[in-house]
Amino acid sequence: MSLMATSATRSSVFTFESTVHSSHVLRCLDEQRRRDTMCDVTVVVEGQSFRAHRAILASCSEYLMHRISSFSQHGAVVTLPKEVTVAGFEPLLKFAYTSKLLFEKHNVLEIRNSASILGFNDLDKACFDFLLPKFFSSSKSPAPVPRKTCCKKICKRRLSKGDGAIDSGDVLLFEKEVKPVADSPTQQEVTGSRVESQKAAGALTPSADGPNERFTVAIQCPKYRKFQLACGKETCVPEKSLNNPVITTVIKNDCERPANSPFISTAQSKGRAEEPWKTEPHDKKKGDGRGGEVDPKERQRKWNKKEKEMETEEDISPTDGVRVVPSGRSALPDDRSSGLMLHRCPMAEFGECPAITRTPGHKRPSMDGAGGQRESAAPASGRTHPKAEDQVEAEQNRPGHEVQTIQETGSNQWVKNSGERSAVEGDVSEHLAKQLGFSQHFQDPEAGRSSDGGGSAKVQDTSLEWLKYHNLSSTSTGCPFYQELDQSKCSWKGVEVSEGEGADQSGVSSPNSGDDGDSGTETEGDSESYTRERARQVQLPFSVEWIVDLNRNDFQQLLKQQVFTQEQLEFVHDMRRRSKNRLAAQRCRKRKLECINDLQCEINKLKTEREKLMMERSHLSQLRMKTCHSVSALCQKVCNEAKLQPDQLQAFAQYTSSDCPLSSLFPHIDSLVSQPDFLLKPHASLSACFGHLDMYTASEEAPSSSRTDTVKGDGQRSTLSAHSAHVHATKESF
DNA sequence: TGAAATTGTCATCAG
DNA sequence: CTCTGATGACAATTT
Repeated sequence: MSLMATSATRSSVFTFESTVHSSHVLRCLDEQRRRDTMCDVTVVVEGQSFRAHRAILASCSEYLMHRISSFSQHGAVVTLPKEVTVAGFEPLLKFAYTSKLLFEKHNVLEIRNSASILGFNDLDKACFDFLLPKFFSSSKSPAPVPRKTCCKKICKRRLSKGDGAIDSGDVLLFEKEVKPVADSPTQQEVTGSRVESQKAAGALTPSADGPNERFTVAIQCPKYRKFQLACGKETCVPEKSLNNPVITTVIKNDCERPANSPFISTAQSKGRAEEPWKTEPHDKKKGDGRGGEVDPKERQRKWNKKEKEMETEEDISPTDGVRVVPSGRSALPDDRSSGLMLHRCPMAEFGECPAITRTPGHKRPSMDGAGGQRESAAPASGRTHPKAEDQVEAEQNRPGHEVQTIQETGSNQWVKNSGERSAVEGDVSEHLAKQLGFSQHFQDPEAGRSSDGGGSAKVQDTSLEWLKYHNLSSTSTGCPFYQELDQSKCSWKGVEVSEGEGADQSGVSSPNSGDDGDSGTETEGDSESYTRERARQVQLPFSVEWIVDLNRNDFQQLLKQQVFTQEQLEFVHDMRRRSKNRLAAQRCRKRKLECINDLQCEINKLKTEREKLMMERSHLSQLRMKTCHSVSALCQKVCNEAKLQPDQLQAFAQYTSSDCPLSSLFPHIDSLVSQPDFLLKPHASLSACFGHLDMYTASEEAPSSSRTDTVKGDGQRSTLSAHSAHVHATKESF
């Protein structure tokens, strides 16, 4: 559950979102269906009746929605076409009420066919496009499934064209976006695709989705794109949400991975594939001590080769960034089922979805290899998903069936349902293992794929040990994904370097490592590099990213508890130092840019204020001049026509408003006040100016010079004096 | 092809 | 003393 402040409004409006509500409702509905309560529709398939709720069916099946919508009364009966079989429909019905699809090889085609007819789009592409080729890849597939277009080519084209807008997350999302098949994406996918498409168009518009408002960043300048995105250009966003939209999206896709999981994140690895060749290990010491001795084109060529080789594997993924789950080795040699169950995990429950969980009450694998490791990994990621437990337990708690719920990136959960590992499972396991960076540990020695035997076991043991260690000492927050968000403010290219190095050296396959064929070329090209040579000697049982993520205490404990070789120590320290420094540099640059932006905003603000004041002054000046002209004309008229006496003139001057300076009444005063000696001898100047007045006053009163400086009893200067000062001040101010 | 921008890394300092 | 973060500087790389 989460509390989200709807930032659209200034007032503190919060939204309470329960992550268990939807599953609870679904479970209750399933219970009602089982008890045939409140069911309002009967579906007839091959003469067999299934009771259900119209709303549920209509929401899951386009076909049924159209059929059912015509009924208005309870007790409606829908007879499905004969192409839909019971074997195909029943799992779909359960899926509608449980989000989980249980199928086996013998009925997967029927299910798929029924799903296709009934319009179970959630399943169609996400599940069958992935599974069917695996099921029937060895033989000629009776139902060839169109493989999705590999959009990586498109992405690569975009990359090669220098479209920097595509980076890590873009690849993933763009692949979704350009899927030729009409997928039924999850909300997450929809959001990502929309964002990416908008982003590709050059600007992101505010979405009404609230939480997605972080994507409302208008990309204005292709340069500094990352920093613009990070800083929100002119509208800086809070620190915690400074991720650029791409990264954010990737995190959303990858947020299921526990923050502290030492497994190499496929999504992240793929996400960092914008210039993967760049991540090839550098020569640490090359004269000036900087890396980059490898020809970049050569790197790119190598990477393209790797990527091409990886495409086959990646094509089978139903969702990008999918993590295929190793089924592990079963203690049941005669289990033939090799059943798989697709479990759709609500996005809202990511925070509680463990990366790998074992359903309680189920048999533990006899072998301690992969099984033990996975078991140890479970607590590292947090709590076990209650819903998955309940439902799996309720439906799959059959003797001899071992159920493992393993989280998949694409918001699905693959629940392996027991059994000896079949070829499909093997593929799935291998795929997942590669995704996780632990392929070595899941390789089936019986298949002759295990290469180093004891070395692998050692690596595995260390991984287990460290996983246990980290489970116990982890200081991570309750929701590891939030931590992931925090720590993912910056990209992990450098980590990828280390990952690639570590993975390559340790024999652990990572999606980018290209551990076959290409390694020879890499060895030849980079064998002279001290760092690379050292890295080749390092065998790390976990990703460097995970090491970097550790806090100081955890890292110290890691060093104490784990026996590292000198090379490993150097490598770990070096990578940790460089990774942290890289992040620090990124933070530093981001702060710089923020500072520059702030200063620019301040400058703009001051400029605007100055313009405003200037206009106001100009306007007031015009008003003043206009008024003064009017007053001047009026006064002159009065003076000329009334023939005032000197004392009357003085009295008149006293009533002259300060709004109308003397310059208006007596134009000559401007020339007077501009004289150099005006400040020194204002009396004389004013006397000259007011000579015609003095003519009236000289006979009866003191000279005007004395009058101008006369201070009245109350301390106020005379009006004339004030006026002259005002004029002077005005002239100076202008 | 050159300039500008970006990014990783190192050295150094301060806490 | 060690570790970590910040930051200037440099170089490689990308745009």
